[in-house]
Amino acid sequence: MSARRADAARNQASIVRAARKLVAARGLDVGMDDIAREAGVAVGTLYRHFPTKTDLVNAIVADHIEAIVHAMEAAMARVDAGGPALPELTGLLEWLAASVGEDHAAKAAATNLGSETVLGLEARAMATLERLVAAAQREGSLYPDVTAADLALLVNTLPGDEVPEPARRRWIQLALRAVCPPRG
Amino acid sequence: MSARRADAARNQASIVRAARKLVAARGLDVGMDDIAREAGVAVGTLYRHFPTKTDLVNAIVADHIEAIVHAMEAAMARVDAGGPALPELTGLLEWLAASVGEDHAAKAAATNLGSETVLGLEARAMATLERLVAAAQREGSLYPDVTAADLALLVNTLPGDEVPEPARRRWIQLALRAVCPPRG
DNA sequence: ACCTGAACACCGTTCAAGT
DNA sequence: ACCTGAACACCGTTCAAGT
Repeated sequence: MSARRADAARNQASIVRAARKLVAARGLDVGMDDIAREAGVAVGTLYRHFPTKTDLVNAIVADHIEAIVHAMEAAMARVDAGGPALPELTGLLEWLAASVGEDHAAKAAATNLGSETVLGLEARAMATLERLVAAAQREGSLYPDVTAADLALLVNTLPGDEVPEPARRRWIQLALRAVCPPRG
Repeated sequence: MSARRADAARNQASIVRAARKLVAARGLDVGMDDIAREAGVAVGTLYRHFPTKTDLVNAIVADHIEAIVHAMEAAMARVDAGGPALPELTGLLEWLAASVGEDHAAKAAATNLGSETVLGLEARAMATLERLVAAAQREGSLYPDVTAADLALLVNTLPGDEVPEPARRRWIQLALRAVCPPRG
């Protein structure tokens, strides 16, 4: 298998790199021609690798979701090793907010977290989130009725760069107040 | 002044009505041709009344903001008459969530609440919100650090119909928990 | 097999011609 | 003054021709 031509592989990588860069900077409505030019290929080539713009965007968004999943699993590993869950949770939220603030694709990724798009990545994300929530609740650092779905919902509605940075910070603070009882 | 031809007035009204209907139902990316057809005019006529699609959408969004301002002022009037502020605030939030859930234009209106778009309507909105917040704080039904800007921020991030209705309800509940101390 | 780029379809916008 | 609808520009997508 994989009798794949070398130029094809190079082109695909180049396309993804170009798309990631332009989408992050200028948003999800960059022209396909622009992406092709930045990648140094013709539009037709772009469409050979990604049959539709949605496919290309999804590929990038999926990458971001994967990064999110990794961050969550790393956090969970530290908790499994005996660390406290609450700082992991707030750290995650803050990291997400920062990404979502400066990268349009990250925002799209966050918005898809709770929904049923993009393969089983979200399943993994939700599974880890559930374990994190359970751990945090054992510590008493989340209200007992707060669920993983609640956290996903909040991540979904994290404001992007349409809201100025200090307001984003404040939003997180409020979100935390909604899920964490005041320190005893 | 106002030597305005009767058909022009009729057409304008018809256009706005058509746009409101289609935008509410199908979102902000309805075609201008579709709106023109629904209004029973040619595209050129549409563009004579609204030089750009943004203008047309803004007109509708501004109407929604006006409705929001009226609801807020009515709530404030009841508080001025001696009523409690907290139920007015939560009622407002719930009403907004319902609108934003079924009307795409309402969602856009809510998203513009804190920002500096669309004339002085938002100034009025913020002024009233500030009075409401002050009243609620005198009752002790909001955390002392919660501001009108916070409430606007939350309204901005109210999830629209991309999130299913029960999740929207839950979101509001969490938002309220972020701003209201538990009942004494 | 894969790449190229001219061509098509769609939608926001314009403008010459009508009344 | 205002309306009409054919025409233009732009962008996502396709496809005949190349290698």
